[in-house]
Amino acid sequence: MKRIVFMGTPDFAVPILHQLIQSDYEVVLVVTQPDRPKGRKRVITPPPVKVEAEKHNIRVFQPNKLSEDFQPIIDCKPDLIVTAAYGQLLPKELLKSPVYGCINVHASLLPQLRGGAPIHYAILEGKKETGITIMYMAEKLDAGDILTQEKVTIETDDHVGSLHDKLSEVGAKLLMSTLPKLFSRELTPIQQDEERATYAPNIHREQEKIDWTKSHLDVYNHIRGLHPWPVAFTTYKGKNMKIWWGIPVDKQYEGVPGEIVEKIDESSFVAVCGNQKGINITEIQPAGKRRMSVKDYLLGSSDRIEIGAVLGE
RNA sequence: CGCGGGGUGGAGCAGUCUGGUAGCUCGUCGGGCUCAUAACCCGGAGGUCGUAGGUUCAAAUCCUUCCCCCGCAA
Repeated sequence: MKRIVFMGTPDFAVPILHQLIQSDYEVVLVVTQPDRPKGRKRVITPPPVKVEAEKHNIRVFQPNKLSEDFQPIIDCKPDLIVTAAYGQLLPKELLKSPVYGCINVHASLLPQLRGGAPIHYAILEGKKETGITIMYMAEKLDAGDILTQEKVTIETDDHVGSLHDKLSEVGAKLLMSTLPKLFSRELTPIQQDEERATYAPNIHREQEKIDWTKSHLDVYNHIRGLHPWPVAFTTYKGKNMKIWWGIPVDKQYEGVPGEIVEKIDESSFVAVCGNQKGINITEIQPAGKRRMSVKDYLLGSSDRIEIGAVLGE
């Protein structure tokens, strides 16, 4: 039975680990990021992968700095290391230690969207499809030779949450079909075309703010590309307002970017984008309040949303 | 002790500064109107006003304790 060390951290990696555990391979060790303070209260929380591993009584290893603390992994004498959104680069000594090498399950069609937020960027950039790539790991981030890929269509109403779930599932399945071929040496690794490489670095706060001068489709991609985490935001009357959901409206409007031009059935409102078309906003979260539908928001008092006010100012 | 907003019938809010036993919009239940309706009309149910204590003749409202939710920061 092949001995596998699995390295991963967030929810994305959980179904992948789960499949491995159910398979005929032996998961001898799970490596994940250390428990970290989470949320406002800074409660120390174990990463999802750790929770899953402990459920199956698999040994967990959580080095602070993998680059200095990886001997326990080598001591496991793994035949293969599988990573999925682990969060740290693997040092060279580790990369070359398993007989069958180290492979990674990455949520994009490499060489496109290398980096930590490939799912977000696939939607932010308005792509029609993305996918899963399983590849050997190289010292450089997400740059190793490709073993297998599977495409996933991005529907027009997909958001990061829905796409994340699809990709996670596809990743788990693709890994299962890839492993036998890998171990039997049937696969021919294909080098990545560096010329075509694009990047998907982690999202920063300032990127989350909506730029109303962009087209309505870009703004829509922005909203769904950050939904349900970390969520797009703008400002309304000087206060932050998260925009949880909205859909593009293919109509011409008069107004400056961000201007609120109409309410629809007291349950949503339309803001103008840079191309004079609109976004119909249906779900928001005012600063200090919970997430709520615009319909509920307006029940408080119908002039809470004022026609002519401008978002983002 | 990081900064700030907030906890009022099922939902979203007003009322708090200037104490005097609770209001609005929606939902819900029943009835009416209608060919019909998510529309309209009439009526009803539903709240120890987050918790504990204090001041007062009287507290949602003033003072203090604690709990919880959220925005920012980290």
